[in-house]
Amino acid sequence: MQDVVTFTQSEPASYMETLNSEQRNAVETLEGSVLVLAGAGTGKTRVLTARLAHLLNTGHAYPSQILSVTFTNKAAQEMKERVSNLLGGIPVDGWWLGTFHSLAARMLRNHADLVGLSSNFTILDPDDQIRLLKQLMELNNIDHKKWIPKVLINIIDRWKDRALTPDQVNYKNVSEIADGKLKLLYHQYQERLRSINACDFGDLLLHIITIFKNPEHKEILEEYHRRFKYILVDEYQDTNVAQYLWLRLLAQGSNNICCVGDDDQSIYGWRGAEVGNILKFEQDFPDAKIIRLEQNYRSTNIILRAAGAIIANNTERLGKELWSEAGDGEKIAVHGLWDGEAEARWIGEEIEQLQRKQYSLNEIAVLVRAGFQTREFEERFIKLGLSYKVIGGQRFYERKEIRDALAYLRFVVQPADDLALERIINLPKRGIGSATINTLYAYGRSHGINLYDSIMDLTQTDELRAKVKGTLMKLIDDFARWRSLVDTMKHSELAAFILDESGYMKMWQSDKAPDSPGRVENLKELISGMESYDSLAEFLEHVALVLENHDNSEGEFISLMTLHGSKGLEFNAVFLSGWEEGLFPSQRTMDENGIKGLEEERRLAYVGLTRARKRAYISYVANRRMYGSWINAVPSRFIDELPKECIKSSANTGLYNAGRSSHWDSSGFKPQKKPKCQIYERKVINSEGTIFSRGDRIFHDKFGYGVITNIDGHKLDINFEHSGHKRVMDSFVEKKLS
DNA sequence: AGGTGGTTGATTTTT
DNA sequence: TCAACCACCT
Repeated sequence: MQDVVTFTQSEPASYMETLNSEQRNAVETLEGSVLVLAGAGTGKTRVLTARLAHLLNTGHAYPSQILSVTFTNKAAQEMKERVSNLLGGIPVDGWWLGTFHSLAARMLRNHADLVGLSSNFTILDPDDQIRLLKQLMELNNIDHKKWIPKVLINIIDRWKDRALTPDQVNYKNVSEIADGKLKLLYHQYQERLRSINACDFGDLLLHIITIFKNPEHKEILEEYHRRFKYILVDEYQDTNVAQYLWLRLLAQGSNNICCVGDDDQSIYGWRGAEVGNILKFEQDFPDAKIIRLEQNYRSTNIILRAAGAIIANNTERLGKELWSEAGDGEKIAVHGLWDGEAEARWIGEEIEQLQRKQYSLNEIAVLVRAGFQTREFEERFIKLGLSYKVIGGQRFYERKEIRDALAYLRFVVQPADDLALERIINLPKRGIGSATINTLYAYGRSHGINLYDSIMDLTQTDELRAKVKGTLMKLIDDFARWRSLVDTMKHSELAAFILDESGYMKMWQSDKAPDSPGRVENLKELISGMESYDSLAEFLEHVALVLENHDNSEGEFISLMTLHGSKGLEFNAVFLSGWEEGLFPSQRTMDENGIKGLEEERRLAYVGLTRARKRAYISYVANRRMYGSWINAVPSRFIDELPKECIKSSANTGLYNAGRSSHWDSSGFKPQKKPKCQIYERKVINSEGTIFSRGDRIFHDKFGYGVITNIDGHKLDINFEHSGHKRVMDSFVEKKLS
């Protein structure tokens, strides 16, 4: 291993110079357990990279003796580059730097046999997980209508997040689910995974923890103890219990562990993250030191004070207060509007204003709570000719065509991968339907063999129709041929060859759906992306863990994304839309997780606000269209939590009581009494034989929106917003809201 | 085996 | 509202 590093220590290291005293403290406290509580914008990445550089530079450790864990591949990549730069570009090979999952996978491949796998195991994607569980549910006669596989696999995932094997699951808590068979399903699911030599994401940690904890193999953990002198963890607030256990087991060696995170930015509880990990760091790790980074280098003090005031309402937090030298800056604009369309219009106008003030679109973000909210903004921005990009959304490797192509490659590499074969056995259409597949599976089960072997057997008999038999034999032949090329042919060429010969590429090329050309492009991108890997197997490992949307971020555009997606980013101007009770904070989260859920929503508000450097805008609407019906919305409680002196609020008059005196107080945004959220009932026929009443808001194809001022049978007098007063027949208008 | 209509039910997302 | 999914039909 080429990790001998020699550095001169004559001059003060350059990476130290720009650090403030807390940051410096965080970088220099190398021994023992350290929690660096790094608030938003306090230079966390700078500290992390400086600390790594410092460890190496001062000769405390070789790169191979440091375990650095991040949450995303992007973060890992960034860290690699930045540390490398700080140290003048030394090679990063041999570093244990990566995500929890990639590092766990790396460890597990070395000891896979101890948990009944071979080292070339496949890493399953969530789609495979669901299909596998569904198969098992069918075998167990569990109604997949009543018990949705996706929901059940989610429960199993959460168990894995807590490092619970099937035997450790508390049966009492799940006895009603899936006819009381969920624990059995989990057992069978793990067995099936083993038989197809596969892991899901949770298994990567679960299995390696199982190995570490097994006293019979204690030499394995000891070996890692000897190896790792320092452990460094990023985004500690997002770790789940399994990740925490894994870290603690590894940290028992040197006791030198440094976790960096911000309890106020823990927003992934719903996928297993445990804020408790960071909250009880001091109890979990002996003699832990906590270092707070509170000087913020990003935002104005108005923004920090507002965010601080919101988050102060949480009880579950370690507590810290951010400040900056940037001055007070502008107040936060809080604006109430009639509906989502008006909201998009307002934000569009404000963005145009910013443009006039020389803001680049790249410095502007619109943040939403849920994906469906982006649509109205997209429509508006298109109309205004503002270029924008929806960040996030579907990931590259989640796309159907990519998963299909990967299934081909997976099955080439690993014939035991039933799920991969099943996925593409009839893609393109080969005339192999569910009946044939069921026959094959039934045979496989009764003989305890996998799909591939079942095909090999059954094509030797007359169990299957001659035509089907021929098709299967040809397919198996093809795969055998492709498999024989793995070692001789360049893997990207092989992939292209397979997609071509199988007819898969052609299937999309001749498909006339509007998105097909895009899919062909994606496939080509996949193939060209393969070239940066050394082998097919290595590529597949990375693909399962890494592959992301290639973002071609050329040109200027507004970033449109969810609050979750905005974490870690910053913009000069940030628009926070849809701050309404029920949407944000999300009703569902509050229903399902009570106060804990509400606090997580509040952290989300904190994350959103602290993305802004100079300007923040918050908007809410009185009427939100959701799932086809209208909701009478009420401003979010988070708006009430903003300090008055930090905001400039305004609202279009009459939001909550069209035409009449408003219930709004002098500050202009807060209704004194909050009506409960309710779904608007649409068809109530009144005594006059029309479904409309006076004061109803309606929409007319030609005249647009208006309010009914009088009714005469089926004739309506309407005051249109843009077209003035008109009399129209009720059959031509659409009721919008009460 | 493959196409079609009717029902359902719907956050947030990384690995 | 709308898309995805499944049962049913051809």
